[in-house]
Amino acid sequence: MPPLDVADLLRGVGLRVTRPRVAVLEALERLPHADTGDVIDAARRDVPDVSHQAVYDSLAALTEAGLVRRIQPHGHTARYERRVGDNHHHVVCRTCGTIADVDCATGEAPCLVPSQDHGFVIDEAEVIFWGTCPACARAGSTATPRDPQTPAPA
Amino acid sequence: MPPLDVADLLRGVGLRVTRPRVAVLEALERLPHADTGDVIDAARRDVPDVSHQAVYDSLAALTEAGLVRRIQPHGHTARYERRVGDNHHHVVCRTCGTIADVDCATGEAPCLVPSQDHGFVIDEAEVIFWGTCPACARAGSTATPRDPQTPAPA
DNA sequence: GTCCTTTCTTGACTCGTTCAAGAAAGCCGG
DNA sequence: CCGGCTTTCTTGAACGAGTCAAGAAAGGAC
Repeated sequence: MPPLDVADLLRGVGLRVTRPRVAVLEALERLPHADTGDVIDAARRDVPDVSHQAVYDSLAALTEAGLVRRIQPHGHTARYERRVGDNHHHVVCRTCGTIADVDCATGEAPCLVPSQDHGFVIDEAEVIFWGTCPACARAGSTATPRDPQTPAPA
Repeated sequence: MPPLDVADLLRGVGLRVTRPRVAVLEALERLPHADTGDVIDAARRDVPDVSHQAVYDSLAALTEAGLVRRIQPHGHTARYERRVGDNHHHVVCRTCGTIADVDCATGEAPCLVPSQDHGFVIDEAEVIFWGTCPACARAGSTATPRDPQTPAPA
């Protein structure tokens, strides 16, 4: 894979170019929806001795700069993805936690507008579809659900 | 307030009627969107010596039985509400974590259907609107945001 | 190359949540 | 109304993702 101009991306948003940040961005390029542990492991492929703290800091900086997006479904640790700026949502498997992308359900952003806003200034509508992935559906009840929340159609 | 027939509710879903469970349900009646700590405190108003563990167990049992619903926005501890079965969503303040109810944006359940399902069997579409509540908007930038995630219109 | 600022390393720590073992309470049948 | 079985609660320890803090190292502007 050609070296992504990740450095330019970083400079473009006013962040210093450091090895941990580059490694984190490239890790997310390879692993969409990686959780924090995955990111740490993957970043260490490029920078074997990065501290977990550096990864946390990098993820926070990248998230704040808008280069990555954080997703954190109930009962799962934080996950991150590089796909930002477009308008998409997620399907999450209740059993194994697998995440898949779903294009916006209704068309363009803002795809949803609340029926009442209670005076809030709304800047984002986050949509998570919950269900069972094909693999877990096939495995049936042999798998142990991680999030036993009762399915409440909403 | 007349004693709610919380006991019947519990029996109705096949759960034993215990003092902690009753106290938790009544606490959630008083405090919509209470977090775990609030529930523990509120339950102790009725049952001063309930263990936190009993509250966790009760919340888990009630959630599984469908009597309460768990909400857990990024960066905040789990919250619970009694309003279940109807079709509503939430607005969450990025600054102070306040939650308000919003009736379903599009009408009836299922209010959203994903444009692609990747073979998942979908049972719920969860919608969270992120923004700033009136109080925090007024307070301006003096408050410390708890979730600095960049607003990514989706 | 120098210097200032930001970022990384190291290591301890917090706090929500879970686990485990035994005691207590709910509930069913008689 | 009581025995007995099962579920639930108490107690106390443990877990783990994430955070905090102080000093060392690296980025980048001049």
